[in-house]
Amino acid sequence: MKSEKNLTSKGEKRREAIIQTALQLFCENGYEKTSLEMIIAQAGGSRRMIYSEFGGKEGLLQAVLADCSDLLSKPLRTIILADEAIDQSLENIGVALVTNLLAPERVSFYRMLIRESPRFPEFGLQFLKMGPSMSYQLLGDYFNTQVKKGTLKLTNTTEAAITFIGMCKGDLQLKALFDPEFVVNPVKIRRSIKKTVALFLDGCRV
Amino acid sequence: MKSEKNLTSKGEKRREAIIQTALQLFCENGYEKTSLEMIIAQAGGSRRMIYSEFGGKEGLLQAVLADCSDLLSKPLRTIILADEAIDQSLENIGVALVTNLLAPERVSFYRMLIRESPRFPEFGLQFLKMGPSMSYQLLGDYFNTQVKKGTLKLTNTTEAAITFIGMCKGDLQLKALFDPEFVVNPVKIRRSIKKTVALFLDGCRV
DNA sequence: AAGAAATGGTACTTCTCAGTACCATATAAA
DNA sequence: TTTATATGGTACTGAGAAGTACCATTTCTT
Repeated sequence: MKSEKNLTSKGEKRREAIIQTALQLFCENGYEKTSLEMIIAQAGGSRRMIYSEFGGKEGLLQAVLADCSDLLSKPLRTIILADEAIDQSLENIGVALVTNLLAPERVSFYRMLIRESPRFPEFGLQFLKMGPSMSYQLLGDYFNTQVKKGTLKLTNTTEAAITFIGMCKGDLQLKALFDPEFVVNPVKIRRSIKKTVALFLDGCRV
Repeated sequence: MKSEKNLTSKGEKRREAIIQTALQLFCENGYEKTSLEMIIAQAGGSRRMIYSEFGGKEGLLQAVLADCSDLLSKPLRTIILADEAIDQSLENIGVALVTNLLAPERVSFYRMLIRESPRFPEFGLQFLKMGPSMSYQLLGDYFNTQVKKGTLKLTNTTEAAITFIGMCKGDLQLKALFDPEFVVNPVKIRRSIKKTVALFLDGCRV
């Protein structure tokens, strides 16, 4: 009854603390270079607890990745497809997507996922499904309504969504991954997305 | 004289063998998970040799990365910007770029670079410069000539090159990284690039 | 409040692997 | 051919960290 509730709540809290700390340290140092000691030192708890709760370091990583998959789809859903002019809508979508993409914690999570995905392919796939595919879906749906409204001409809206997002990304993700001095500049991003939207809508053929 | 020549040639051969094997194993298993034993077992030589030649495991990694940087720019230069119709040229460029990008050895090198770039930022930057930036440069130059010829209207050709390459990539790199079952399908790629080129040139506004 | 269960912390074991030392051998120079 | 140098291979050392065992302590149950 109450006891069970408390136990669960407390156990959940500890579990959450471990997972969050592990996520942070795994992202910062990588899975291999993060020892259980480091996690305990920061989050509290004990080795014993990690083993009884997660079954070991690998189980902890799985718990971390599973936990993150939920978070991935969250920011995407917040992209509101308001009923504005299409240029403005696309600009907002692009800015939101890219900003989300370049958030430092997102970049380091992406890096960790790349590091560990050969060992845990299922999480790579889950990421694809919960993350990128979700945006393609959402944006594709938007394109669909625009096509029906007669404002856009597209043969495959999902494909177009993938292309548009690729345009928006440009080389930013690459820079975020490889240039330690790279800093996000919201003004530049918006300016760049503006051009991208124009190109997407009107092309560049004379 | 002859002795020196032979020595060099022999030493160079051994050095090359070590570097190539190390590259392969680092890409397959990651740097951490590749022991010197594994490298020696496959390439011959000895621990002693690695230490005298490279100064240690980390030195070997640096040698490997330095060696690869040369290779990166090679395939890019082979993209011939023939004097065809612009649609055709862009299609060929896109296909060449994407095909190069998705080659398995390229993907695993990319993965390794992401893994190790926090530790060796200079190699990440070198990769950016020798790899992607080179393509942007080449394609940007091509766009420039087209703008001057009056076939394209673009305000910033380098930016447009980045955008175009982003369009071509779409979600393919993502899939290559996270979907173990992903296989390159040249026919599909060309079909997709065709559409991309059309969109790039003419947009999708009604 | 007393007993039971879960938890924290410490110490120990085991394993992997980089780095080093050393010896034997192959190769080059005289 | 003899001497010197470089190389291959083996064995050792030490560090780091995962996993386990155990005891003390806190927390929950009754």
